[in-house]
Amino acid sequence: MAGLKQVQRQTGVALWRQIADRIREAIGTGAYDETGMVPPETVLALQFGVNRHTVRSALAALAQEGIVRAVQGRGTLIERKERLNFPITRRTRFTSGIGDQARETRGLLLDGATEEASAEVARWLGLKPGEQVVRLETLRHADKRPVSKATSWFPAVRFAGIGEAYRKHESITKAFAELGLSDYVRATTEVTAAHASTADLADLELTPGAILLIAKAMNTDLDGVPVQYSISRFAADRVQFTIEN
Amino acid sequence: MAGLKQVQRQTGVALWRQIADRIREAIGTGAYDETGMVPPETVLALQFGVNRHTVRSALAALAQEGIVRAVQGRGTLIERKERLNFPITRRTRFTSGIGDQARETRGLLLDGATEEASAEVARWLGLKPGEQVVRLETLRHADKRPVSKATSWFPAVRFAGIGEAYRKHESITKAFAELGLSDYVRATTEVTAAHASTADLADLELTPGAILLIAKAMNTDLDGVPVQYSISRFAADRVQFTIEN
DNA sequence: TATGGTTGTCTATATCAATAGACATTTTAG
DNA sequence: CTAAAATGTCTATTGATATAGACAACCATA
Repeated sequence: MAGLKQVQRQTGVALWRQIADRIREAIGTGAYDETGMVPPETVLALQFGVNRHTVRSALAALAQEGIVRAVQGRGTLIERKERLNFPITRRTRFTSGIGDQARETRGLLLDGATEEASAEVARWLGLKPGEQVVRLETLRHADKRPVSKATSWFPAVRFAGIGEAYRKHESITKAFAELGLSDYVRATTEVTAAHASTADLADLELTPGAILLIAKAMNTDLDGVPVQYSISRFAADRVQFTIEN
Repeated sequence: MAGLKQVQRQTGVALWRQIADRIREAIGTGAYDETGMVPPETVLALQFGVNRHTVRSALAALAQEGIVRAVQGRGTLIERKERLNFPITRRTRFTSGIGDQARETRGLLLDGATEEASAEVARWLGLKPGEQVVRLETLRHADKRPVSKATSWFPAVRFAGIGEAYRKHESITKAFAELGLSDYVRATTEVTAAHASTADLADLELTPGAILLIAKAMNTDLDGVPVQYSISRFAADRVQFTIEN
């Protein structure tokens, strides 16, 4: 067991953070479900081959995140354990995709503006660079926990009022409907992973070193005309994608 | 500019590593393509709000990875810049997916064994827990650079000799063909992201703190019978997934 | 060839990360 | 009540991380 979950030294990532990441992941995969507790500090120290104080630093970080709670004399209890599944299909929608796994979902509009399309955005939306697009920054919650942060672009000519509509309905699907688009489909999704930027860390309530799953997606209407290009960032320890073919 | 790429202190992730990660990503997205060089150390230090020596530590790490090369008096040149695209479709195959983006692809068999199916493996392959499965550990290269490491399970009754066949052909598709399975399709793919384990770091030639894109995939034959369950780990800074719907 | 811009090297100092050991405090089980 | 097991707290020491400043070495170019 000692060699299984080893950590590396002198790599710029503190041991306590590597250990915290591994324990968080183990909790997420249900490794400690039998007891509902993390193994004792001395056992973890032995497993990871580090000093008990180093393990304590890791557990303190997890306690700060609200994932575990230490009780003197008893042990360290697991408080929260969640990994949502986000299906990616031709009919991908955030609310219905996550909705059946959470009691409450919310969509917050952080920022909205009309601006000129960058080369990348123009290419995805089939516009000329410089044409007007509406950009929305949105933050989506499931059961009061932030799940993803997204930047979306829409052709301004067709969807001028989408910012206000999103603020009202807290849903892209409903905002589209209000603007006369009753249905749309997911055309392409590109998935990458990266470290979170400072702004995303704060909004998603993550700690530095945390990982994001990034989905660049393009939706079209039923005629195949692009209606939305978006870059969504998901907290990787709270979400997984499922692609059904 | 100073605020855009900020880094965070006292988080268990050394500043030099955060900066190295950001520069590596910026190189990958083509931010410095105009000059083919990274900005001067003093400029980077100003942008990130750190001392020049800290930037030097970051650049030294990237030089170690072979991504940049510093030339005294001139600047720091970008040596290598790659991000492969891996399409996920009903007909997903590694070699043909990556093949058109690399001159040479290779598949190395690291380990192979026949063993009893765990609960997870049995569930995916439609077997009873404890039934025999063949497990293969494979490492896949594109142009001499390791791209992904995969653990695959196959029903042992049907694919007893697949280890030897893979070693010969360096391709799952060809190994299947030799064992009488001429075609197969991708049924389900689950995508997550996580920090790499020590063993994966070494095999994929990554530095700790590096991120993996993880695809759990299940392939079936044309009758819908599961033939393969695999967990593939990709170096996130070298690969992106594309899902076409 | 002189100058400005760039990377390379050195010294010094303060803080964070990790180890080590000892002992206190609390809970659970016997 | 007692003992074992677990977390909490304290002191001390070492090495890694980060800052600061000064100057050397090298390159391109005017």
